[in-house]
Amino acid sequence: MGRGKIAIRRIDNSASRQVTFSKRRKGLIKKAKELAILCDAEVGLVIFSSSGKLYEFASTSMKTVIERYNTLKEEHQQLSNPSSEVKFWQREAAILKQQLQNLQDNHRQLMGEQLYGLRVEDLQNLENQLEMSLKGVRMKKGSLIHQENVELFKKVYGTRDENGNAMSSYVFDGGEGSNVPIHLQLSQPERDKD
Amino acid sequence: MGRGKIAIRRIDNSASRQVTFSKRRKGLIKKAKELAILCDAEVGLVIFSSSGKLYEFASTSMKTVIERYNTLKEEHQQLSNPSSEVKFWQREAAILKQQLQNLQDNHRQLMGEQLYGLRVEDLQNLENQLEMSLKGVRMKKGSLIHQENVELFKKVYGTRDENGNAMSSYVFDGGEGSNVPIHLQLSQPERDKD
DNA sequence: ACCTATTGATAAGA
DNA sequence: TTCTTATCAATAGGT
Repeated sequence: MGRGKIAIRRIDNSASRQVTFSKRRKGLIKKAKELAILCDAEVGLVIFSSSGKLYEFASTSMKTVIERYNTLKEEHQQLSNPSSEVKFWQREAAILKQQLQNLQDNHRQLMGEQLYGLRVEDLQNLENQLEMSLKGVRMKKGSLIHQENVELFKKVYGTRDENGNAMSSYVFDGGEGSNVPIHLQLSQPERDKD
Repeated sequence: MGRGKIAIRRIDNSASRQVTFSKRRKGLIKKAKELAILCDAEVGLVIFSSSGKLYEFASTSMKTVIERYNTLKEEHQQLSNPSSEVKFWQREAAILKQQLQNLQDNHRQLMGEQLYGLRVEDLQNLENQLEMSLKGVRMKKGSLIHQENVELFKKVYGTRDENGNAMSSYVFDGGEGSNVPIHLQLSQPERDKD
Protein backbone atom coordinates (compact mmCIF):
# COMPACT_ATOMS: atom_id res chain seq x y z
CA MET A 1 0.00 0.00 0.00
CA GLY A 2 2.28 2.66 -1.15
CA ARG A 3 4.29 3.87 -4.05
CA GLY A 4 5.39 0.35 -4.61
CA LYS A 5 4.78 -2.97 -3.01
CA ILE A 6 7.30 -4.39 -0.64
CA ALA A 7 8.17 -7.92 0.33
CA ILE A 8 7.38 -8.90 3.88
CA ARG A 9 10.86 -9.40 5.17
CA ARG A 10 12.92 -7.53 7.70
CA ILE A 11 13.70 -4.04 6.41
CA ASP A 12 17.47 -3.73 6.27
CA ASN A 13 17.76 0.02 6.33
CA SER A 14 17.45 1.07 9.93
CA ALA A 15 15.97 4.47 9.19
CA SER A 16 13.19 3.22 6.96
CA ARG A 17 12.56 0.35 9.35
CA GLN A 18 11.95 2.95 12.04
CA VAL A 19 9.67 5.01 9.83
CA THR A 20 7.69 1.98 8.75
CA PHE A 21 7.45 0.87 12.35
CA SER A 22 5.87 4.17 13.35
CA LYS A 23 3.37 4.17 10.53
CA ARG A 24 2.34 0.56 10.79
CA ARG A 25 2.20 0.58 14.54
CA LYS A 26 -0.21 3.45 14.37
CA GLY A 27 -2.27 1.70 11.70
CA LEU A 28 -2.32 -1.56 13.63
CA ILE A 29 -3.50 0.07 16.81
CA LYS A 30 -6.19 1.95 14.93
CA LYS A 31 -7.49 -1.25 13.45
CA ALA A 32 -7.40 -3.00 16.79
CA LYS A 33 -9.55 -0.23 18.21
CA GLU A 34 -11.97 -0.44 15.33
CA LEU A 35 -12.33 -4.19 15.67
CA ALA A 36 -13.08 -3.86 19.35
CA ILE A 37 -15.71 -1.21 18.79
CA LEU A 38 -17.34 -2.55 15.65
CA CYS A 39 -17.53 -6.12 16.80
CA ASP A 40 -17.84 -5.71 20.51
CA ALA A 41 -14.66 -7.66 21.13
CA GLU A 42 -12.08 -7.41 23.88
CA VAL A 43 -8.70 -6.75 22.37
CA GLY A 44 -5.23 -6.49 23.82
CA LEU A 45 -2.19 -5.56 21.76
CA VAL A 46 1.40 -5.33 22.89
CA ILE A 47 4.24 -4.17 20.69
CA PHE A 48 7.92 -4.01 21.56
CA SER A 49 10.04 -2.12 19.10
CA SER A 50 13.36 -3.67 18.19
CA SER A 51 14.97 -1.23 20.58
CA GLY A 52 12.75 -2.51 23.36
CA LYS A 53 10.28 0.31 23.70
CA LEU A 54 6.76 -0.72 24.64
CA TYR A 55 3.57 0.29 22.85
CA GLU A 56 0.22 -1.08 23.87
CA PHE A 57 -3.49 -0.94 23.30
CA ALA A 58 -6.31 -2.58 25.20
CA SER A 59 -9.99 -2.10 24.64
CA THR A 60 -10.61 -2.66 28.33
CA SER A 61 -7.37 -2.80 30.27
CA MET A 62 -4.27 -4.81 29.63
CA LYS A 63 -4.51 -6.29 33.08
CA THR A 64 -8.01 -7.53 32.38
CA VAL A 65 -7.06 -8.94 29.02
CA ILE A 66 -4.02 -10.76 30.31
CA GLU A 67 -5.89 -12.16 33.24
CA ARG A 68 -8.68 -13.35 31.01
CA TYR A 69 -6.12 -14.84 28.69
CA ASN A 70 -4.26 -16.60 31.45
CA THR A 71 -7.43 -17.87 33.00
CA LEU A 72 -8.53 -19.29 29.72
CA LYS A 73 -5.16 -20.83 29.12
CA GLU A 74 -4.94 -21.98 32.69
CA GLU A 75 -1.29 -21.20 32.63
CA HIS A 76 -0.35 -20.28 36.12
CA GLN A 77 2.81 -22.25 36.57
CA GLN A 78 5.43 -20.11 38.20
CA LEU A 79 9.12 -20.69 38.03
CA SER A 80 10.43 -20.62 41.55
CA ASN A 81 14.14 -20.16 41.70
CA PRO A 82 16.07 -18.16 44.27
CA SER A 83 18.03 -14.98 43.97
CA SER A 84 21.48 -16.34 43.17
CA GLU A 85 20.00 -16.98 39.80
CA VAL A 86 19.69 -13.26 39.46
CA LYS A 87 23.44 -12.94 39.56
CA PHE A 88 23.87 -15.53 36.88
CA TRP A 89 21.64 -13.67 34.50
CA GLN A 90 23.13 -10.33 35.39
CA ARG A 91 26.53 -11.65 34.45
CA GLU A 92 25.15 -13.18 31.30
CA ALA A 93 23.68 -9.83 30.36
CA ALA A 94 26.88 -7.98 31.17
CA ILE A 95 28.92 -10.29 28.97
CA LEU A 96 26.52 -9.97 26.09
CA LYS A 97 26.41 -6.24 26.52
CA GLN A 98 30.17 -6.07 26.26
CA GLN A 99 30.19 -8.22 23.15
CA LEU A 100 27.51 -6.08 21.64
CA GLN A 101 29.45 -2.95 22.43
CA ASN A 102 32.57 -4.32 20.78
CA LEU A 103 30.74 -5.45 17.72
CA GLN A 104 28.92 -2.18 17.43
CA ASP A 105 32.14 -0.20 17.56
CA ASN A 106 33.59 -2.50 14.99
CA HIS A 107 30.52 -2.18 12.87
CA ARG A 108 30.49 1.59 12.97
CA GLN A 109 34.06 1.63 11.84
CA LEU A 110 33.23 -0.72 9.02
CA MET A 111 30.48 1.64 8.07
CA GLY A 112 33.05 4.40 7.86
CA GLU A 113 31.93 6.12 11.03
CA GLN A 114 33.64 6.77 14.33
CA LEU A 115 37.10 6.76 12.85
CA TYR A 116 38.57 9.24 15.26
CA GLY A 117 40.58 7.04 17.58
CA LEU A 118 42.29 5.07 14.85
CA ARG A 119 45.88 5.09 13.72
CA VAL A 120 46.97 4.98 10.12
CA GLU A 121 47.72 1.32 10.55
CA ASP A 122 44.22 0.61 11.76
CA LEU A 123 42.75 2.59 8.91
CA GLN A 124 44.86 0.65 6.45
CA ASN A 125 43.55 -2.60 7.85
CA LEU A 126 40.03 -1.32 7.62
CA GLU A 127 40.59 -0.24 4.07
CA ASN A 128 41.95 -3.63 3.13
CA GLN A 129 39.03 -5.35 4.76
CA LEU A 130 36.54 -3.17 2.94
CA GLU A 131 38.24 -3.80 -0.36
CA MET A 132 38.11 -7.52 0.22
CA SER A 133 34.45 -7.32 1.13
CA LEU A 134 33.67 -5.25 -1.89
CA LYS A 135 35.40 -7.75 -4.08
CA GLY A 136 33.36 -10.57 -2.59
CA VAL A 137 30.09 -8.72 -2.92
CA ARG A 138 30.75 -7.73 -6.50
CA MET A 139 31.71 -11.23 -7.44
CA LYS A 140 28.56 -12.59 -5.87
CA LYS A 141 26.47 -9.96 -7.57
CA GLY A 142 28.09 -10.75 -10.88
CA SER A 143 27.34 -14.42 -10.65
CA LEU A 144 23.82 -13.74 -9.45
CA ILE A 145 23.11 -11.46 -12.36
CA HIS A 146 24.55 -13.98 -14.71
CA GLN A 147 22.42 -16.66 -13.17
CA GLU A 148 19.34 -14.57 -13.77
CA ASN A 149 20.39 -14.05 -17.35
CA VAL A 150 20.75 -17.77 -17.81
CA GLU A 151 17.27 -18.29 -16.50
CA LEU A 152 15.88 -15.62 -18.76
CA PHE A 153 17.69 -17.14 -21.68
CA LYS A 154 16.27 -20.52 -20.89
CA LYS A 155 12.80 -19.13 -20.58
CA VAL A 156 13.06 -17.45 -23.95
CA TYR A 157 15.08 -19.94 -25.97
CA GLY A 158 15.70 -22.96 -23.91
CA THR A 159 12.22 -24.34 -23.40
CA ARG A 160 12.39 -26.91 -26.17
CA ASP A 161 15.54 -28.94 -26.35
CA GLU A 162 13.92 -32.28 -26.97
CA ASN A 163 14.47 -31.71 -30.69
CA GLY A 164 18.15 -31.25 -30.47
CA ASN A 165 18.41 -27.57 -29.75
CA ALA A 166 21.06 -26.61 -27.29
CA MET A 167 19.77 -25.15 -24.06
CA SER A 168 22.42 -22.53 -24.00
CA SER A 169 25.22 -21.42 -26.19
CA TYR A 170 27.25 -19.38 -23.82
CA VAL A 171 29.05 -20.14 -20.65
CA PHE A 172 29.86 -17.87 -17.81
CA ASP A 173 33.33 -18.21 -16.40
CA GLY A 174 32.56 -16.46 -13.15
CA GLY A 175 35.13 -13.77 -13.69
CA GLU A 176 38.03 -13.18 -11.32
CA GLY A 177 38.53 -16.58 -9.83
CA SER A 178 34.88 -17.03 -9.07
CA ASN A 179 34.14 -20.16 -7.19
CA VAL A 180 30.53 -19.44 -6.50
CA PRO A 181 28.29 -22.37 -7.30
CA ILE A 182 25.50 -21.47 -9.66
CA HIS A 183 22.06 -22.52 -8.60
CA LEU A 184 19.40 -22.66 -11.23
CA GLN A 185 16.34 -22.00 -9.20
CA LEU A 186 13.36 -21.36 -11.41
CA SER A 187 10.70 -21.22 -8.75
CA GLN A 188 10.48 -18.91 -5.81
CA PRO A 189 10.58 -20.36 -2.33
CA GLU A 190 7.08 -20.66 -0.95
CA ARG A 191 6.08 -18.25 1.74
CA ASP A 192 3.77 -19.07 4.55
CA LYS A 193 0.15 -18.26 4.29
CA ASP A 194 -2.86 -18.58 6.49
CA MET B 1 -12.76 0.33 2.72
CA GLY B 2 -15.58 -1.16 0.90
CA ARG B 3 -18.62 -0.35 -1.09
CA GLY B 4 -19.32 2.44 1.30
CA LYS B 5 -17.82 3.85 4.42
CA ILE B 6 -19.13 2.87 7.80
CA ALA B 7 -19.11 4.66 11.11
CA ILE B 8 -16.92 3.13 13.77
CA ARG B 9 -19.48 2.01 16.27
CA ARG B 10 -20.92 -1.28 17.33
CA ILE B 11 -22.60 -3.08 14.46
CA ASP B 12 -26.11 -3.81 15.54
CA ASN B 13 -26.91 -6.60 13.16
CA SER B 14 -25.48 -9.71 14.72
CA ALA B 15 -24.84 -11.50 11.46
CA SER B 16 -22.89 -8.70 9.83
CA ARG B 17 -21.08 -8.06 13.09
CA GLN B 18 -19.94 -11.66 12.96
CA VAL B 19 -18.88 -11.39 9.33
CA THR B 20 -17.02 -8.17 9.92
CA PHE B 21 -15.37 -9.68 12.95
CA SER B 22 -14.01 -12.55 10.89
CA LYS B 23 -12.71 -10.34 8.14
CA ARG B 24 -11.16 -7.69 10.32
CA ARG B 25 -9.71 -10.15 12.78
CA LYS B 26 -7.90 -11.84 9.94
CA GLY B 27 -6.70 -8.49 8.60
CA LEU B 28 -5.54 -7.33 12.00
CA ILE B 29 -3.55 -10.46 12.64
CA LYS B 30 -1.99 -10.26 9.22
CA LYS B 31 -0.87 -6.73 9.88
CA ALA B 32 0.46 -7.64 13.29
CA LYS B 33 2.58 -10.32 11.65
CA GLU B 34 3.84 -7.94 9.03
CA LEU B 35 4.80 -5.34 11.60
CA ALA B 36 6.76 -7.92 13.55
CA ILE B 37 8.62 -9.14 10.51
CA LEU B 38 9.21 -5.85 8.73
CA CYS B 39 10.30 -3.95 11.78
CA ASP B 40 11.85 -6.66 13.86
CA ALA B 41 9.37 -6.07 16.66
CA GLU B 42 7.91 -8.40 19.24
CA VAL B 43 4.14 -8.35 18.98
CA GLY B 44 1.40 -9.98 21.01
CA LEU B 45 -2.26 -9.74 20.13
CA VAL B 46 -5.22 -11.17 22.01
CA ILE B 47 -8.80 -10.98 20.76
CA PHE B 48 -11.90 -12.21 22.52
CA SER B 49 -15.00 -12.29 20.35
CA SER B 50 -18.21 -11.03 21.86
CA SER B 51 -19.14 -14.64 22.38
CA GLY B 52 -15.98 -15.18 24.37
CA LYS B 53 -13.93 -17.15 21.90
CA LEU B 54 -10.19 -16.50 22.00
CA TYR B 55 -8.03 -15.62 19.02
CA GLU B 56 -4.39 -14.78 19.42
CA PHE B 57 -1.17 -13.97 17.64
CA ALA B 58 2.34 -13.61 18.99
CA SER B 59 5.49 -13.08 16.98
CA THR B 60 7.45 -15.02 19.57
CA SER B 61 5.14 -16.64 22.09
CA MET B 62 2.34 -15.14 24.09
CA LYS B 63 4.02 -16.31 27.27
CA THR B 64 7.18 -14.46 26.37
CA VAL B 65 5.32 -11.33 25.41
CA ILE B 66 3.23 -11.23 28.55
CA GLU B 67 6.23 -11.85 30.75
CA ARG B 68 8.16 -9.13 29.04
CA TYR B 69 5.21 -6.83 29.38
CA ASN B 70 4.74 -7.58 33.06
CA THR B 71 8.43 -7.26 33.74
CA LEU B 72 8.56 -3.88 32.11
CA LYS B 73 5.52 -2.75 34.05
CA GLU B 74 6.99 -3.95 37.33
CA GLU B 75 10.12 -2.06 36.50
CA HIS B 76 8.16 1.09 36.26
CA GLN B 77 6.77 0.65 39.76
CA GLN B 78 9.99 -0.26 41.60
CA LEU B 79 11.36 -3.70 40.97
CA SER B 80 12.93 -6.28 43.22
CA ASN B 81 10.60 -9.13 43.38
CA PRO B 82 13.12 -11.98 43.52
CA SER B 83 11.68 -14.21 40.83
CA SER B 84 10.57 -11.42 38.56
CA GLU B 85 14.03 -9.99 38.76
CA VAL B 86 15.35 -13.23 37.37
CA LYS B 87 12.93 -12.89 34.54
CA PHE B 88 14.02 -9.36 33.97
CA TRP B 89 17.64 -10.36 33.52
CA GLN B 90 16.72 -13.35 31.43
CA ARG B 91 14.80 -11.01 29.15
CA GLU B 92 17.68 -8.59 29.13
CA ALA B 93 20.04 -11.35 28.13
CA ALA B 94 17.68 -12.63 25.47
CA ILE B 95 17.31 -9.19 23.95
CA LEU B 96 21.03 -8.61 23.94
CA LYS B 97 21.59 -12.02 22.45
CA GLN B 98 19.17 -11.24 19.68
CA GLN B 99 20.76 -7.88 18.97
CA LEU B 100 24.15 -9.55 18.92
CA GLN B 101 22.88 -12.14 16.50
CA ASN B 102 21.45 -9.48 14.17
CA LEU B 103 24.60 -7.44 14.27
CA GLN B 104 26.75 -10.47 13.65
CA ASP B 105 24.74 -11.44 10.60
CA ASN B 106 24.94 -7.90 9.36
CA HIS B 107 28.63 -7.82 10.08
CA ARG B 108 29.35 -11.00 8.21
CA GLN B 109 27.62 -9.62 5.17
CA LEU B 110 29.61 -6.44 5.43
CA MET B 111 32.69 -8.59 5.57
CA GLY B 112 31.64 -10.14 2.31
CA GLU B 113 30.64 -13.44 3.85
CA GLN B 114 27.34 -15.21 4.07
CA LEU B 115 26.00 -13.69 0.89
CA TYR B 116 23.93 -16.61 -0.21
CA GLY B 117 20.42 -15.51 0.64
CA LEU B 118 20.73 -12.06 -0.88
CA ARG B 119 19.14 -10.67 -4.00
CA VAL B 120 20.93 -8.53 -6.53
CA GLU B 121 19.26 -5.51 -5.01
CA ASP B 122 20.57 -6.36 -1.56
CA LEU B 123 24.03 -6.90 -2.93
CA GLN B 124 23.90 -3.56 -4.67
CA ASN B 125 22.98 -1.86 -1.40
CA LEU B 126 25.84 -3.64 0.32
CA GLU B 127 28.23 -2.62 -2.40
CA ASN B 128 27.14 1.00 -2.15
CA GLN B 129 27.58 0.93 1.60
CA LEU B 130 31.05 -0.53 1.32
CA GLU B 131 32.06 2.05 -1.23
CA MET B 132 30.85 4.83 1.01
CA SER B 133 32.73 3.36 3.93
CA LEU B 134 35.86 2.98 1.90
CA LYS B 135 35.66 6.57 0.83
CA GLY B 136 35.32 7.67 4.44
CA VAL B 137 38.22 5.55 5.60
CA ARG B 138 40.51 6.71 2.84
CA MET B 139 39.67 10.31 3.48
CA LYS B 140 40.39 9.89 7.15
CA LYS B 141 43.63 8.09 6.45
CA GLY B 142 44.69 10.81 4.08
CA SER B 143 44.14 13.56 6.58
CA LEU B 144 45.81 11.56 9.34
CA ILE B 145 48.88 10.96 7.25
CA HIS B 146 49.04 14.58 6.39
CA GLN B 147 48.83 15.49 10.03
CA GLU B 148 51.64 13.10 10.86
CA ASN B 149 53.77 14.61 8.18
CA VAL B 150 53.26 17.96 9.76
CA GLU B 151 54.35 16.58 13.11
CA LEU B 152 57.37 14.92 11.60
CA PHE B 153 58.31 18.07 9.84
CA LYS B 154 58.18 19.95 13.08
CA LYS B 155 60.39 17.35 14.76
CA VAL B 156 62.89 17.46 11.98
CA TYR B 157 63.12 21.14 11.47
CA GLY B 158 61.58 22.57 14.56
CA THR B 159 63.47 20.64 17.24
CA ARG B 160 67.19 20.26 17.38
CA ASP B 161 69.36 18.42 19.87
CA GLU B 162 71.71 20.03 22.35
CA ASN B 163 74.38 20.53 19.72
CA GLY B 164 72.07 22.25 17.36
CA ASN B 165 72.02 19.38 14.87
CA ALA B 166 68.86 18.33 13.20
CA MET B 167 67.69 14.95 14.51
CA SER B 168 66.88 13.63 11.13
CA SER B 169 66.80 14.63 7.55
CA TYR B 170 64.44 11.95 6.40
CA VAL B 171 60.99 13.03 5.41
CA PHE B 172 58.15 10.65 4.92
CA ASP B 173 55.74 11.51 2.19
CA GLY B 174 52.90 9.25 3.26
CA GLY B 175 51.43 9.08 -0.23
CA GLU B 176 48.50 7.00 -1.42
CA GLY B 177 48.78 3.35 -0.74
CA SER B 178 51.36 3.67 1.93
CA ASN B 179 50.83 1.16 4.64
CA VAL B 180 53.95 1.79 6.64
CA PRO B 181 52.95 1.87 10.25
CA ILE B 182 53.87 5.14 11.83
CA HIS B 183 53.45 5.64 15.52
CA LEU B 184 53.43 9.17 16.58
CA GLN B 185 50.18 9.04 18.41
CA LEU B 186 50.22 12.37 20.13
CA SER B 187 46.83 11.97 21.65
CA GLN B 188 44.95 9.08 23.14
CA PRO B 189 41.92 7.74 21.32
CA GLU B 190 38.67 8.74 22.92
CA ARG B 191 36.47 5.92 24.14
CA ASP B 192 32.80 5.38 23.78
CA LYS B 193 29.92 7.44 24.88
CA ASP B 194 26.24 6.80 25.24
C1' DA C 1 -17.34 -18.40 0.46
C1' DC C 2 -16.47 -15.37 -3.57
C1' DC C 3 -16.64 -10.77 -6.09
C1' DT C 4 -15.34 -5.90 -6.93
C1' DA C 5 -16.29 -1.02 -6.19
C1' DT C 6 -14.55 1.86 -2.88
C1' DT C 7 -12.34 3.41 0.92
C1' DG C 8 -8.22 2.97 3.71
C1' DA C 9 -3.33 2.26 4.53
C1' DT C 10 1.05 3.26 3.40
C1' DA C 11 5.90 3.51 0.61
C1' DA C 12 8.55 6.86 -1.18
C1' DG C 13 9.97 11.33 -1.43
C1' DA C 14 10.21 16.18 0.09
C1' DT D 1 8.82 13.98 12.35
C1' DT D 2 5.16 15.39 9.44
C1' DC D 3 2.94 16.14 4.87
C1' DT D 4 1.77 14.71 0.31
C1' DT D 5 0.45 11.63 -3.17
C1' DA D 6 0.61 7.62 -6.13
C1' DT D 7 -0.33 2.89 -5.41
C1' DC D 8 -1.35 -1.15 -3.32
C1' DA D 9 -4.29 -3.54 0.14
C1' DA D 10 -8.41 -4.24 3.00
C1' DT D 11 -12.98 -4.67 3.10
C1' DA D 12 -18.44 -3.39 2.83
C1' DG D 13 -22.12 -4.76 0.58
C1' DG D 14 -23.79 -8.10 -2.66
C1' DT D 15 -24.23 -12.74 -4.72
